[in-house]
Amino acid sequence: MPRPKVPLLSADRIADAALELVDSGQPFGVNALARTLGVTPSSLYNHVRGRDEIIELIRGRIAAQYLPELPEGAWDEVVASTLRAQRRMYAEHPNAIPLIVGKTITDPLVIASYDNLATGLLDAGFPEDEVLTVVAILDSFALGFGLDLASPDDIWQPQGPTETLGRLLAGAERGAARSDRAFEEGLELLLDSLRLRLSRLREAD
Amino acid sequence: MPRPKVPLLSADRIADAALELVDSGQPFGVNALARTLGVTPSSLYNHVRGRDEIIELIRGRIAAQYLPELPEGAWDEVVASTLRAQRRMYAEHPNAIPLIVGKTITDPLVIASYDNLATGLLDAGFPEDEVLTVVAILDSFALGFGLDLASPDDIWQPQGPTETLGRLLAGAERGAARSDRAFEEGLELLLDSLRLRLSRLREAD
DNA sequence: ATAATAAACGAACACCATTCGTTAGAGCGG
DNA sequence: CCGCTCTAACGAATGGTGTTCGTTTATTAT
Repeated sequence: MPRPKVPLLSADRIADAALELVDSGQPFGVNALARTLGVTPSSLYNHVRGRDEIIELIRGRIAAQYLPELPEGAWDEVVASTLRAQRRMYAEHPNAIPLIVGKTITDPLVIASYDNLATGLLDAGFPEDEVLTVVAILDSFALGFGLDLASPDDIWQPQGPTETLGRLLAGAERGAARSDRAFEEGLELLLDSLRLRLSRLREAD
Repeated sequence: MPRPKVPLLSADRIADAALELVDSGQPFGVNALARTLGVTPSSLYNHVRGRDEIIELIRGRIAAQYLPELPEGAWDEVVASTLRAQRRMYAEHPNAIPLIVGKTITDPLVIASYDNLATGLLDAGFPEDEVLTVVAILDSFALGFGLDLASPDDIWQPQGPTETLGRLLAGAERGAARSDRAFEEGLELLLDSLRLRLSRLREAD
């Protein structure tokens, strides 16, 4: 088929189909993507530089869905809702995580989200030279839980006898439920500590 | 070449070469691994089930290096040294992280490490139905920072102007130094919170 | 001595992402 | 309206991946 009257493809359509493919659980790949679009793999290269660019499109698509407006209010609420938004994002697109993780973030929406977080912490009274550290901590935290979510149901699979772990695993929640609980409790732990630190900083003044 | 007098391969030799290949920075692959061993890819399958098993061997090799003996003592010291060991492990084998992350853990040494952590928390007084959650939190924390370490130097790369982030990034430490600092401070935050929670639990008795 | 096992090889398979040359419709300038 | 260029598809080919299979032969066990 030569050039059709109405273009079959566009960056937008590719992005949509890519996210759909990823969310469907099937392994992501350029060929598979082309198949779902009813098109030859090579046709995609007329609209997109390659695999990596498609992945970056996926990140943008997801970000636009979950970070459309920036949270405001008390600093700890900004932290909580930013992290929860990220969490929801990861939770509802777990298969995208291994694809987008570990790549430099340039997407303006995502950057704005971190910027908002940093501003909130700074305004709350965290010292200038610590804010970025805290942001990094929160980011790693969210990232770790994102991956936790993308991991198989059984992260630990003891082959032999254990002292404690095996017994606890037997009676524990699993999958998303367990991950959700851990996330919420972890978030609480971090916020508690940050509040404590902030109040100490204020005393020192 | 038919069966040689002295076997060229063994699971051990494969594991060594695999870790070496990964640490060298070259992309890991079965074929590349066979090449460095001076052997045909298919030969590996006499000793190893496949790619995934090789990766699991890598995890074991690293673990054996960093978790040879289990930390004992006060629960918070167990937590700290377990996480620091994991941290060192990730830090010195950053290229292994994307490979081993998100795969079910079966390696006995790694399992034992988590088991030891769980036992320590349980003995300290954390309730039975919370220990696993705490372990998961600590694990996600370590994981997140591991990935942080494996990520490119500039995680955030604002393209436009920002309110706070750009300015902070300009004056901040970068790379491993920044990641190390964030890890230590994050660990402290978590431990502070956990200590607080524990003391509250003890009051309730 | 004979049989079974072990450990290598090479060939083949089914993918994968990507590149290149080809084709034909679309839109424009003359 | 002819002809040129651009566009967007295709098909074929490339060099990679992980894996399977059959073959060969040395070692080990019976």
